[in-house]
Amino acid sequence: MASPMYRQIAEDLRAQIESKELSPGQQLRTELELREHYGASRNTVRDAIKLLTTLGLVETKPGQGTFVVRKIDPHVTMLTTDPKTGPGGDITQHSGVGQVVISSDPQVEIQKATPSVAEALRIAEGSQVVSRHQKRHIDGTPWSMQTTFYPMGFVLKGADRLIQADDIVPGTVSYLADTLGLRQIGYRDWIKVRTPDATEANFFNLPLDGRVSLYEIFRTGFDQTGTPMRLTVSVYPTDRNQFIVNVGDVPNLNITS
Amino acid sequence: MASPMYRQIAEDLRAQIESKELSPGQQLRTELELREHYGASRNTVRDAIKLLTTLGLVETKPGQGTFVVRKIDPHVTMLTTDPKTGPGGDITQHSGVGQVVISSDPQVEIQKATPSVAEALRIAEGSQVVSRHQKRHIDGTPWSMQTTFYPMGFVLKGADRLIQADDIVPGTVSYLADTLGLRQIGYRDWIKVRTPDATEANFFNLPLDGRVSLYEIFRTGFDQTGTPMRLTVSVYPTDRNQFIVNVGDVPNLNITS
DNA sequence: GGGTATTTGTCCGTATGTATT
DNA sequence: AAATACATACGGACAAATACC
Repeated sequence: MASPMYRQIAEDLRAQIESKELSPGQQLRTELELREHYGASRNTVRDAIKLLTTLGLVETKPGQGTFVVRKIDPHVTMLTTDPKTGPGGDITQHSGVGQVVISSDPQVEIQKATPSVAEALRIAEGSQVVSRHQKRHIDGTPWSMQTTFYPMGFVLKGADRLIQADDIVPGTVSYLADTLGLRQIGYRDWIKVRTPDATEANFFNLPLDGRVSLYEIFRTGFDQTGTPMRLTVSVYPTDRNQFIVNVGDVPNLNITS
Repeated sequence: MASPMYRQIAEDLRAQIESKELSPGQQLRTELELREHYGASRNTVRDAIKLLTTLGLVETKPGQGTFVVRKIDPHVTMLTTDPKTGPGGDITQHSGVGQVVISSDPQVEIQKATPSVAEALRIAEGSQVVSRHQKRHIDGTPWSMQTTFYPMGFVLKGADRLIQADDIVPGTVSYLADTLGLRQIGYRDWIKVRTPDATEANFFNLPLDGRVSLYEIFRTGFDQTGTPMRLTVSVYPTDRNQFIVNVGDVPNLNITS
């Protein structure tokens, strides 16, 4: 009837954390101390801590101890912008007060379209695409990775800056409009959540057991004929990112919390 | 140098799963068999399986065995609709082919505004609000929970159907327009991801160790004066839900995958 | 830099409980 | 009722990471 001991221990510690009896950043008692305190074996105490770890309440540091996690101040990204003038293609992060956003130079590759890229751009699977990949940091913390795919035909028709490893200012949307007459009149964002792979866990400094997941947002941009002209795939760790969607008339937001 | 044994075992099994050598739904060898196969102790094999479990690749069933998880066919919800005519207030699920959506009768309560509700509705903390709560199933599977908050003043001014535990057809948006002259001209969705609490894990049949997280979407609706008129908080398990945001002109979507 | 104490990580063996078939 | 398979719990040993002197 009674729940297992490791759960009871975890519940007891959880209550202490929720009630701020143990404050964020504070160190818990060591496994040996908890073992004596609860009259359990060290492995049972470790099971309790393991549970709290996957719940995202504590984190363990070898050689140091177990600590209550400090919640990361989340970064909020607006998904709805004017598709014709605003960023609208790549998803840009909007920095809050005193936040410093740093984007890496794009890493440009010519690739064959994977099935999902081909479907989004409505081109043949295996045909060539330009891939532009960027990483973004905020205040020194890795925040997002994004890759934008363009049909290779754009380059052949004259948009050769797409294959240069530099930022395109004032933006690829207006560059493609100027060069090829392609106007982006809208985009669709498809939002999913999944566990990170090893590369992503490494870049974002996430635990490799997948307990912190990622938003994966597929943004397909459409030109004036309704044809897909670009696909941007962005990933953001869910522990430090939130999103806003505005529909219709919405008053300005003053972020207080 | 070498990674720990339980990781190597997990990696070996993971590779078999990714390569479809072990297909979704298929049973893995038992812990005892794996123990002999890898020449490790049962506890070490269990550590490997535990890792795969938090990665969401396998699930264990006492008395039966360990199985490769079957990926759930995700349900896609459109977040951008016409705020004046469409649902726009409550978030409605759009059913795919042959999917049966069932919404429970709303559970109506009068509550005091929590700080976050008060802030969203721009009313005083602790003032009274009407809370309408609904649960939704698709094809018999629990899919989402949502609670909408209205200022209690709406009821006093005549919108007394808000406190009846029935569906308001054709929708609360048009009901409030007819009754109080409040027209919703826009809304803002704020999208977060967090771990479920015990109640939510129970309703959605999620493991209580928090490895499946929830979208939590705060939708604030605004009337013609730019004043918040409603707050809808919805939660959706991330393992079975995705979202779409359309901006500008976007061609119709035919869902193929 | 080295050495030592502390703390968590890995791995083992064993016993017993619980859920399912 | 019996067999099977995972879940819980204990105790012990050594490794690895970190901090401190």
